[in-house]
Amino acid sequence: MITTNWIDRFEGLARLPAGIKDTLTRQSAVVSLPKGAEVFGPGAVPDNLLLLLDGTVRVSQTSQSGREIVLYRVEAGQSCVLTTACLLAHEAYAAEGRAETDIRAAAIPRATFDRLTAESTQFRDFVFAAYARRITDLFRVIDEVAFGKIDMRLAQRLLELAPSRGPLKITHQQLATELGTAREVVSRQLAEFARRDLLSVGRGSVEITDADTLRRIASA
Amino acid sequence: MITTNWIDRFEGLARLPAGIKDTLTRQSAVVSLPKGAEVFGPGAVPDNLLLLLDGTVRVSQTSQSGREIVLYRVEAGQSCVLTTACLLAHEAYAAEGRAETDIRAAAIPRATFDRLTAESTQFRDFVFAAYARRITDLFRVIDEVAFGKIDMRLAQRLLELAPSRGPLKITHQQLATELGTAREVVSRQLAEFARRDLLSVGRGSVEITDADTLRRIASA
DNA sequence: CAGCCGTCTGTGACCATATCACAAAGAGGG
DNA sequence: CCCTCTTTGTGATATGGTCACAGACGGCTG
Repeated sequence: MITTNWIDRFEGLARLPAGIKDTLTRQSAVVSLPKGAEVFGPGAVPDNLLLLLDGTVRVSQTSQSGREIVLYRVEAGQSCVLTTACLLAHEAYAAEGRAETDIRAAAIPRATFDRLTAESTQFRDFVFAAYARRITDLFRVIDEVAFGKIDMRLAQRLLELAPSRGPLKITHQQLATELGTAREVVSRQLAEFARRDLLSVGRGSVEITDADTLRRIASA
Repeated sequence: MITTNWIDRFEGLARLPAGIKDTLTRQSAVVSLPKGAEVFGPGAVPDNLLLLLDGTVRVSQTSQSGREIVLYRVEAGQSCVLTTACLLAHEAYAAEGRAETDIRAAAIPRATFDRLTAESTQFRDFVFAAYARRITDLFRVIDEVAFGKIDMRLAQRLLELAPSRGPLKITHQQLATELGTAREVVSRQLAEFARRDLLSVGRGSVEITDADTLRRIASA
């Protein structure tokens, strides 16, 4: 036990028996990818289960017509089960994962994954919990897209994405992709928010000035 | 080995070793529910994995505002993994499963499920494949809701739901729920289809008369 | 610095869908 | 046959998405 193991960063894994942790450590590799790299997708089918150590991965889907929507993000300390199982078991769907920052992840080969799910109840629980989380994420997306109002959704997303201080660096098009809507819709809604002094916009940046009101809109 | 076992109805399970099949048979119960019964949801959290032997279960989600959308159906020969994992692992989301016909299912208790995922690679694969299928279903729903045109979606759904001959018994409101849209939208679109002689409508029923054209619209 | 170019944003017109408020038309029970 | 409930039809209006551009900004290059 030399290193402060990365395993302990994962809530569901910290209490694994030492033997299992050992297997996990020895049979997995820590990989790095630069910001912007495709983690999985049409061009890169993963054959490892990825446990994200640092950074975030944005998972999105593109329609035939070329419009795109962000489905969810995988943050440090979470695993990328969905995508793995999904892409392994079925024909590749038009979902892709892209590194939103430089990332570091532990890659667990299929064989090891298999062995661990067989040997450890806790590892199994970890995996199933990860599935459950993603599935509820997808449920939420469906609810929002099908029934949510745009002003509410935009306000929500801005609050999520905004750094604790300073402006959020993002284009209207990128915000539109977040919500699966059109750029013009975002531009107009931002203009409306700006008119009400809830935020100020610049080229490629948005700065929230009245987070309270925005929060009220977001939860309406 | 007395009975022609229900296990063999499940593609992914037919080739399980005899011992595992045995466990599965002995430790599971075949349950029946009448048409319309709630299989899971706010009022009924399942603690079994259900393998559907006969009938279909419709899984839908209701928004705060009361609007509802059908997410997918579980058909005979499929399992209900999503819902189980989802509801066990997280706070109950507003998803519910309802028996669309009288149903019969094999109920596998959590403990048995756990033991089987530990002991059998094939059973694990079965479970993961079931997850993958549902997840791609959800991806599809998101794509359709976010980017699909209503005429296309309605045509698709009508073709899916229509019996091989005779009229489809369904109200406009039920069709609206299928698509997560409003009843008026369905009424108007059906009227338009009827005007083009693609189908004829009666109170509580729709009969397709030009499936070819409808198919063309559905895949546009 | 001027001019150029690619990206980003603004805008008006128009279409599709959702919402709201009712009216009217079956269907079934008393 | 009337009453009532469910289902369907319809017009007006609001919201969101599409299309076609125009203009504005930033960076680069001559």
